[in-house]
Amino acid sequence: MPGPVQSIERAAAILRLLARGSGRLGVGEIAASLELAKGTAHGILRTLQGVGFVEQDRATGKYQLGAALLHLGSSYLDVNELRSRALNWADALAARSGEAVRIGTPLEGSVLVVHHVFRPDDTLQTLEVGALLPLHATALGKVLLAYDADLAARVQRGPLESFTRRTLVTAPALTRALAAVRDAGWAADVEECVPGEAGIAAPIRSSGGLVVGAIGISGAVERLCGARSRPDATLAGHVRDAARAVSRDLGAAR
Amino acid sequence: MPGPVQSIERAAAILRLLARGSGRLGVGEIAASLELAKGTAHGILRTLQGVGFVEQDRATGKYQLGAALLHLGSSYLDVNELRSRALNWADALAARSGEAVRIGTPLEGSVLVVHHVFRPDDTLQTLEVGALLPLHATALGKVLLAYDADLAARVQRGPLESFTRRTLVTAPALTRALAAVRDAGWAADVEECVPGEAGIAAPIRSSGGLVVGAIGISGAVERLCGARSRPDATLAGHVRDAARAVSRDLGAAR
DNA sequence: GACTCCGTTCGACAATGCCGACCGCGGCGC
DNA sequence: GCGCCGCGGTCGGCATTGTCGAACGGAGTC
Repeated sequence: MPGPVQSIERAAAILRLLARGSGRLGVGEIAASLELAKGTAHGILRTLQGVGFVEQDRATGKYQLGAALLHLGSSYLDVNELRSRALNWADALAARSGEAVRIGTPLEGSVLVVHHVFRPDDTLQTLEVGALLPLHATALGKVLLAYDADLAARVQRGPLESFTRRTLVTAPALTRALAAVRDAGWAADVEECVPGEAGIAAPIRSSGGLVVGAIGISGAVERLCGARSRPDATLAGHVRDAARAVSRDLGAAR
Repeated sequence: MPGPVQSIERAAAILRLLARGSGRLGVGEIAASLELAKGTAHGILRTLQGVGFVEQDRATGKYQLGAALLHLGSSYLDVNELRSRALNWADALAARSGEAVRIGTPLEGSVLVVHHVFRPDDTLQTLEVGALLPLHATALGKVLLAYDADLAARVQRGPLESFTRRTLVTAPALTRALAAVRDAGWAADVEECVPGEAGIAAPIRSSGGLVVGAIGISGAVERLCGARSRPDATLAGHVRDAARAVSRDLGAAR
């Protein structure tokens, strides 16, 4: 692997830092976080500012992410094959299930939401496209983990963050859950990420059979689950059908 | 201005190239477009791939934008003050006018859509957040041009692309239109960008009085315009009210 | 089967970006 | 009001770093 360009890696690190750290950061803070000389960080920031990837608050001198990134992000959506193939099926699934639909793909130890259909006939909901969800505490994430041993191993090495009292926080519990997912062909989470919310998801496979994403529904526990908090089998069937349809589309394209 | 880091500028150029050129590009094409050595382009691409900003199609070897950009883009939305202040007012405007609402800010000779509220109670619409619109052919863009002489001069130097037969394509026509916008305090476009579609927009000002964005509605000509294709005055009033409310919010925050 | 095209590798050169110390300024506290 | 401190920004020297161009290998094609 010849020459990973370090200035670009550093620039990317700065962008990620700005994305994580909610809000504006100063040159000093950035330099300290990344263990760079202040001057170095400044030079990179100026360049990023020049290309529109970061903006500077004239008043405070602090930096934040720039508008050009928004356009690049949305351009990614245009190109993303998983998303474009899944668009129609996601709408259909939302209509049939009456719940919000999300499509996720793995990104750096998280689930990246690449598509989101609001729950039909309902109130204000915030768009989650571009958001990162935890792998071990969502139905989407568990699907991705179940079919990617490598990813699963990496996640289990680190600590499993707890979001509610039902989050799976031990490696053995997660391993068992993933085995169950492989067995059933779909995954569920019941209040493991957000109290009162549940999700059901199934894998999307590309032509080679490789799992490249997941599609699932999420909503209130009462609607998604029957007695004893068991996910509704009919809904799970709809999710699986949608996932199969998308997979077929993806495979057929090649 | 010391040291604009060239490798980062080149990386940004590659990303923009991938965003423009719809679809996947090969190393050779990229290197040729940017007049770089193939090896150099390859090194940068490898680095961008490492940080998740580009992805490589295993089958063809070609490159496309990566998923990490989507997350950065959505993180930008979280930070963007213009958008967060405008969220509620945009919803209110959509409800009152019954039309789709968009909020735009200037970006590199275009209008970047930073927020989009669908037309209430309606069919499938595609989210346009992150999209770039022409400055001279949309109501949003004309507002931005009217209050930014610098930007207007730059746009008028270049050729004005024609989208419909009603697009303003000559500099004098545009200049007159912008004067009218300043006079009225709001702008409109009637089938200048998309046949059958019209738009009405008004400026959003920050604390200093500087125009930092625009908010507007868009929809079918029949609904937005009255007799003789003149924009409806009541709707224009709603748009202006919303713009003033957002401006007040922005100013008050400082 | 040979040709061509394309992504990838490699090594040498020097241009490049990095570093650390130095300015100017604004805010705070003494 | 004056001095101090912390901040973002600047500058120049050094060597690390990225760049270049040519050569490799595999896939698809005629």
